[in-house]
Amino acid sequence: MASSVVALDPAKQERRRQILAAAKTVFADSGYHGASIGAIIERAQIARGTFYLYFESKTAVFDSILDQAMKDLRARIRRIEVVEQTAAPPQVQLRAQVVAVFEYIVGDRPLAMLLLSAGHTPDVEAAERLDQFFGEIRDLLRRAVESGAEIGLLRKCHPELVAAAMLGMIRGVIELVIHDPSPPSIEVVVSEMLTVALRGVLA
Amino acid sequence: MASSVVALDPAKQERRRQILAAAKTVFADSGYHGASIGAIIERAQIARGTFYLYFESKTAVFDSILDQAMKDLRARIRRIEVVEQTAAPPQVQLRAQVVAVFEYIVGDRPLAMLLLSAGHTPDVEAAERLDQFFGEIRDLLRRAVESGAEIGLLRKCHPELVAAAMLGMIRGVIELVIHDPSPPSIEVVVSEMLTVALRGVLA
Amino acid sequence: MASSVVALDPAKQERRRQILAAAKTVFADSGYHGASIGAIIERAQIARGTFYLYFESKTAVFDSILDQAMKDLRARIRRIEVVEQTAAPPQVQLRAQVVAVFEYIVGDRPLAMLLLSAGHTPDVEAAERLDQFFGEIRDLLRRAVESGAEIGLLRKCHPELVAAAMLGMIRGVIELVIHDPSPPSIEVVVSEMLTVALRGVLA
Amino acid sequence: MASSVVALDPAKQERRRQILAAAKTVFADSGYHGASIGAIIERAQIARGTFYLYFESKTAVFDSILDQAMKDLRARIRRIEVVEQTAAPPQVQLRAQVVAVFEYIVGDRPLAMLLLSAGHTPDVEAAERLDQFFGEIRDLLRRAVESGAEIGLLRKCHPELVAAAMLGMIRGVIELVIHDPSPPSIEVVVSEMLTVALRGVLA
DNA sequence: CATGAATGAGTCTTCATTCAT
DNA sequence: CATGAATGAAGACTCATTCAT
Repeated sequence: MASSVVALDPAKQERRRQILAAAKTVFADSGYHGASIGAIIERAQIARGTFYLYFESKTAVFDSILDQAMKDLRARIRRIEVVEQTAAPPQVQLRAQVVAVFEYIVGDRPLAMLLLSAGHTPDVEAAERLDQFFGEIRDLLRRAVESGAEIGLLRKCHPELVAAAMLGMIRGVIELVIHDPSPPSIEVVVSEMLTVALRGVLA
Repeated sequence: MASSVVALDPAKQERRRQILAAAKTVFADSGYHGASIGAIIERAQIARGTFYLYFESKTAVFDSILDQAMKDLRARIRRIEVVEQTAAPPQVQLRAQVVAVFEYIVGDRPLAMLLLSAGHTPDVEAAERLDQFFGEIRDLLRRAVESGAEIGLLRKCHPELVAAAMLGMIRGVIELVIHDPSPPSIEVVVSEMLTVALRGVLA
Repeated sequence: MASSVVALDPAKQERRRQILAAAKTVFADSGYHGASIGAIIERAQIARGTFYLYFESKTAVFDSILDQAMKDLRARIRRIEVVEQTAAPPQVQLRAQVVAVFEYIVGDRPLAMLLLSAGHTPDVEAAERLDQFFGEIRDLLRRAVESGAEIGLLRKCHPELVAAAMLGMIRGVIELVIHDPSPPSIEVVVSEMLTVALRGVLA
Repeated sequence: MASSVVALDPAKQERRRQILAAAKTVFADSGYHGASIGAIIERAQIARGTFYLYFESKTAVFDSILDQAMKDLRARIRRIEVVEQTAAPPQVQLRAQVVAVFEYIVGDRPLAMLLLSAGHTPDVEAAERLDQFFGEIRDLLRRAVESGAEIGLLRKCHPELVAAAMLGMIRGVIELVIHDPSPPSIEVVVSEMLTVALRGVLA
């Protein structure tokens, strides 16, 4: 077989990535509205028209960034195995995942700022996309709480509410790490957060 | 009681409140950037120039709204008395305060939406103002955690981090209440949240 | 009774007229697309924003101009009275009308150029408006030819076709008058045109 | 037959024709300004750069189309022979020519639409080019009217004006034929038009 | 010759703010 | 004090044209 049919011109792919990176930074610095195409192309070192060669609109780049981030995050979140004997203990699995997610987000500062900015994106579609994304995570957490309660691992509680609280905690902690000039290490952050969260819900 | 030193013409004060209320709704509906002076003056039923008679700029109204909210919140938060014999038990005091705060925020839907929209407003000034607002609240929480730890009520922890987690939890839960079509009662919300939070940090 | 309720601020009306006049000239000089808002406001001696205070968009001014022109032209075209004894002879009525219409159009050079530019206006709506306008005139002509034939004044012919030819003649002649550096007088123009047209269709 | 002096590479010539055809359709559909190079090369199935290998600019293609049309029209118009005994009667010659011209134009719908769209193209150059095109035709007609008058065939008149009227008539009638969903046959059209025109100017 | 990625000047439109009445 | 007309800086997007491969 010859090389894949969908293999796009690598140079174009590279250009695209370059623009995406510039846009991500600018969006993170200035928010969606504050980010001007001018700022993006300046950072990307390209001409105005070139931008529109790779993205239909300002909204389109923004969406692209969100899509990629959501894909990456999803790839780092897996259902925790509690029954399989061969699997690591649940708390170990959990900790590993949380660390992975945190490292990904905190390692990509622009992305983190973008995600934290959630709430009010100007573009209705993008806002809905973000809402949906966080909704998914909240659902994931809620189901985890529910099954934890079923098997007696976790105390009886209002799963919806607890899930919302957990998600909020995560966001709050990330925000701290992002903004704090000398933030605690990821390890410390995750430990503290898990301690609070687990003590809050364990049976 | 003596009248305030800054007591302005009551008619002016009323006008000001009217504009503030209109602006709060518009900001809540459309975010900082999406809110136009046009929308605000239309809602406030005043002329364009009048707006600038009461506020220096768009940013100024926004700041005013946050200031008022912060003042209102502070008024609902008092140092919890742990030594005084006459005082109610700390947990009761705490619960009463949290309920008061929640009722204030959730009762003012526009304010709640405005605050939730936090993160990144495009306007640098506005974003900083919001950051500062939440920073103040986080400080409040951090000091509470610190003194709780000092008197041995709370476990040893990273106060900054725990405060951030708490603030995040609060935001997450408020978001749920605001957006959920049939949200749990404030009582339930506060109970659950306090349970999680306290178990997470009690010694 | 007080002054009319719909009497708009005369100053605003004047401003509007001023912009309209500037726009008409610019459109005539450069066509719809070639006309830039920049050119219009420069000619009207107003700021960019002011333009949008009086007109929603570039299209809106254009439409306004067309509307006015069509109204003015319609006011100059009346059904010719052939049965009434008191009326002037048909040919005299006809001549008077044609002269009036020509004087109006030729006297407003920008308008003439605009109308001649018909055909391809960029904006679909505007194009349809123009088509409709000329369609009305063609219908008027067709009905005139039809009734002329009925009463035996005009020869038997294909009314649709003849009407189209007449309308074309009018446009062609106007174009000449507009572009010719030293055009014949309106009197001559109308005489010659009516001669050709009448000889072409009289019984 | 000897080969033309300018005989270019036939392949290139073909390419050129292909682009010309595509451009003609696009211009007809969208007007000069509305036609984008993008649309033309898409229709012509060529790359962007290739277009500029065959034409200097957008204006150049437009000019080329008009030039070709003018050449084709001229090829269908010959001086009418009135003295030669062997020639067909003048009216027969005229009718044949007019039919030929009409068939050419109406048979090439894109060209017809392009020409009808005349008047004002936003681009000054293009507008001038169209004006020139019709100016040439008007001259042709004017000279015909002048010589007709000289030999006493036509009545004394203002040749310039009559030529303009004739040209307008032609345009008007073509417009009808092009836009009418069930237009009269070319034969009918030409007959009616010639009747009107000739009665209008014969001595 | 052909290609198509890159360019950047030029458009329309919005909106916070000012100021004469 | 109140008004609202006027302002103009700023931003997103288009498209004819060029040029390295």
